Amino acid sequence: MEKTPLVRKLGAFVALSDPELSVLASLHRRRRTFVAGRDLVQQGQSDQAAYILASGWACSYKVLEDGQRQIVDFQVPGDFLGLRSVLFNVSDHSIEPVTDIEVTEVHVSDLLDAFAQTPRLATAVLWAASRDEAMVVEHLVNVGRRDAAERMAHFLLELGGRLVLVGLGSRDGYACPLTQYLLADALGLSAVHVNRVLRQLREAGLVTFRDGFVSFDDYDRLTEFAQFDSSYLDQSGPLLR
Amino acid sequence: MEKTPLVRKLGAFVALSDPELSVLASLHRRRRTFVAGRDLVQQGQSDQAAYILASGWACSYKVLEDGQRQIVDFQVPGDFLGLRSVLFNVSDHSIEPVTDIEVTEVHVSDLLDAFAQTPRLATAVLWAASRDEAMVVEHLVNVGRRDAAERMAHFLLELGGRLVLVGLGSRDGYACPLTQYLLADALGLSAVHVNRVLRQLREAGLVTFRDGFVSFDDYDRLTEFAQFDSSYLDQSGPLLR
DNA sequence: CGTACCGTTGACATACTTCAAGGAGCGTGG
DNA sequence: CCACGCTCCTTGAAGTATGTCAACGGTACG
Repeated sequence: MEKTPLVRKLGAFVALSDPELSVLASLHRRRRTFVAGRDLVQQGQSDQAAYILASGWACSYKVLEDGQRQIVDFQVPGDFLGLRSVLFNVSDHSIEPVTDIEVTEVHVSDLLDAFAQTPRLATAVLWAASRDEAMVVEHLVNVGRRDAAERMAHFLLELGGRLVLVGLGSRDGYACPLTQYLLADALGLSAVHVNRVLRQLREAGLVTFRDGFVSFDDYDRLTEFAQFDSSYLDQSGPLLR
Repeated sequence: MEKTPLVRKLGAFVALSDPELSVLASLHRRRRTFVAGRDLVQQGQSDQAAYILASGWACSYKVLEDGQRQIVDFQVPGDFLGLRSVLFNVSDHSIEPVTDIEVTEVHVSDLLDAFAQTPRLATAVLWAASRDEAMVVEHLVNVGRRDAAERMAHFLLELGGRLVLVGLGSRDGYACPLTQYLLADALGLSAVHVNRVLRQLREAGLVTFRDGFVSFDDYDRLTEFAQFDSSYLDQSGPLLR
């Protein structure tokens, strides 16, 4: 059986048996595609489905009344989209595809049925959700306590780490479709300042972000500079056997 | 049967049957107390137990190498302490009692056993964890996109909302044991600026924080000013029957 | 009665924002 | 094929929110 992104993700937390794998497989309903820029889920909308991202990048964000927005996280292949929305019946955030994306749909009711049949799946999903929360926490630290340059460095390193896990990046760098405006909304900076900070990091010989590609010019010094500790990303084998 | 904080919390998400209630009751091991200021869980420590806060206030935080810290969230009675630490076997943050606290201990192994026996419990805990994540997300928005005064206002309102849910606050205000230094670490500000902002809010007739008590002087104007939307806190009855 | 912690305030420094302008790439329609 | 209108990137100058440093007062507690 081919390993879907979801199987790979959950398998990292819980060793899955054959029956569990087949329940998982039955979760995948339709494959769908969405075009870049058009919201997939809107804040306040009540929806029935969550998604697993198969290809492309998306971001989840919240908007304030005055039009500013804060991007909470970016999603890369293998990540959940809108899991929390679905658990709460109503979404507390919006999700926008950054590029054209492909997803597989998962219905809430199927998910809850699967939990009832195979409790270990519920545990696995709880784990996956906890890792997502750990990432949000790290973003909070980032935005609350690091200056713009450290923040940017940390962010680029984290993204790199996540992409390595799904085979889309290395210590040299990775393809990155984000604009400086998106970076600004994620890091709580202005787009202008993002530009300046990127230049600063480039001129310091740490990292270069140009033409849709992030190149780590000096990975170790960058890690040191950003005080980056990847332990919250590591999932060293199944925790539950 | 007396309603423990945990039962009340999870009962808000999932309608619990008698067998489920008794499994829950069996989770509570010992009642313990901790004194203010001495860490209960330390970053990097691997531990075996999570806790439910029965009385007092605590905070979870991360420290950077340079000594700065970011408080991720405060916990008030009824909240989990260290749930994520326990799921990951190793804690990615520290937890410090703000006041002397009373907790009940929950062992991981018991929790996982309970999940296996009663899948709905796992779902309930997943829900509770998701609400916690929603709160962290709201903090991220707060720190990333609101100025100091709005941030403070939003924070005091959220805390008020949470305390109302557990019967410790009202629209008039609430007892609050936090120092200005703690507020600073939570909001990503300096203690000096926290002081200035509190004065500003007080002189504007919005809210007064003095002598361990938060008084809402004009709840509606404050809500408007902070763009506070409490929907992410509301848990309007069990979602799963 | 000192000492430690917390709150308060002023003067000064600075990181980041805002405003403004222009340039490069690119798709679209004349 | 060129002109145009986008979007995104880049850079300068000026403004502002917030941080840092420093000092002092109150209160609790040993």
